[in-house]
Amino acid sequence: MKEKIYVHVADDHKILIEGIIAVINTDEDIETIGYSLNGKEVIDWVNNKDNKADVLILDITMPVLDGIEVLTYFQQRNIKQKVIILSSYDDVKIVQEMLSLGCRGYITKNNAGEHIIEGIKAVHRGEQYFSSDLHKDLINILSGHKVVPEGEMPEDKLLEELTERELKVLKLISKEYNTTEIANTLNLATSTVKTYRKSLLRKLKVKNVVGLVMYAMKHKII
Amino acid sequence: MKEKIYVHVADDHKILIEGIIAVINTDEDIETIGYSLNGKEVIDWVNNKDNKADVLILDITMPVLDGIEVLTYFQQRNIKQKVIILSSYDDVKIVQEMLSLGCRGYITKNNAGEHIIEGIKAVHRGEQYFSSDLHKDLINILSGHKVVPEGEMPEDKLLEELTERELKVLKLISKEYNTTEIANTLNLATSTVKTYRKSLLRKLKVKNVVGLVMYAMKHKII
DNA sequence: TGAAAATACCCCCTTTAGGGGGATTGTATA
DNA sequence: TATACAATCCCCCTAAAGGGGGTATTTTCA
Repeated sequence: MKEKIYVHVADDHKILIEGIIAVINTDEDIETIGYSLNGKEVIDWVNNKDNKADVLILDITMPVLDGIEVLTYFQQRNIKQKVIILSSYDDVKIVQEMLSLGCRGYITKNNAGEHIIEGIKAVHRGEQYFSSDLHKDLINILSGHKVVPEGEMPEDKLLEELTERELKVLKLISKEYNTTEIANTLNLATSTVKTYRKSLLRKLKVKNVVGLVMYAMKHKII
Repeated sequence: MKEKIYVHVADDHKILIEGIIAVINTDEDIETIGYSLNGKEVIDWVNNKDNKADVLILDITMPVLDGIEVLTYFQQRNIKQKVIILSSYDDVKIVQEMLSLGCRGYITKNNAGEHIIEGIKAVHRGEQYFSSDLHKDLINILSGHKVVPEGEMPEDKLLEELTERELKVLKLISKEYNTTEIANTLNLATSTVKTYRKSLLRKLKVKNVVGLVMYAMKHKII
């Protein structure tokens, strides 16, 4: 018995979600598992311990938090779920931006009906998937561009999520601040900053500050 | 009286160099200043103190050291001269690679006659310049991609060149090696490695190892 | 041939980073 | 209500980084 692919859908138009779910459920390998009406809900969803979605279908334009902000959050926190952007725009600039933010697929709403199932299966296999009316060469070059850090390593080591404070400290470390300077900037005791440094090293599984900076750059935290 | 633009040409076919020089010299704002027949000569040329070239016309396929290796060398050493690639290939993958290696222009040999003067002036002004028969959108996206680190900051601070040893140490630092590990790897005394670390900090004008790693990543040394 | 630069090593010293604990709040949430 | 976890702080200690000098040899190149 084959493992099902669990999919979560996020769009601010409920009718579109219903349509997507209807299409997805025609395939026996895929099962929808909840939906979100804005970016905030998506983030709450991924932070939910019982969340077992493999793939997220994400609209770009959503209230509260939009798709871009959600992708940024995912990237900074090293969220494992694969994201397919479902967009009304068929514009290279946008595809490019989404890719640089780490999405695995991009499907225009025009093409969603025919291609969404194919897309879900592809990204779940670890591939990238694109469906748009854009020039084929363009898509090839964009998708081959590997701006996505995970794209290079098939099995990225699973890292613990960073807290807000840890992220702030990491950002300041990347600005060549030392512990004392970080403490002054954040109005904390140096001992506190040292604690965060230690938990960063532990969570990101790196040896020293060099590994921290490389993580920060790869994940575009800086 | 306007400052002339000094141009150095590198190609393994002398006849092509002569052709280029003939074309360039028809323009009174541009003056050719020497030529090279392979990549090694180009590197010797840029390391020459009397070298006052502003722009380098560089062929991709050359003996001894090819254009890719020259660009890599330039990038690692933070060489200030702007490079225009003169290529027989009209292939997106190649344009892409050259761009990521920091070239400012790409002109195919087919188009050289009509566009080389325009191209030289453009890159000298700090712009990017492309002339190829490739799809226009493709070129736009590639040129707008800003893989070139210098592209972002108009006036990149001039840094001293790194020596071979310093580069090796920097690469190992970026692999999270500490001084002792680097010393063992390179069969050096730890005191020697410490000396290189200090000169790296001084030459790259950074505060600590974080700045070193960021430099290394931006310049694709790692 | 002679100066400059690269390579390799040394000293002393202070600051910073990191390893390994522990403790206290407050706030979710199961 | 008990548990978990984020956020804040503390201790002790060692290892590593960095700042400031210095010297000797070799290589490069004008």
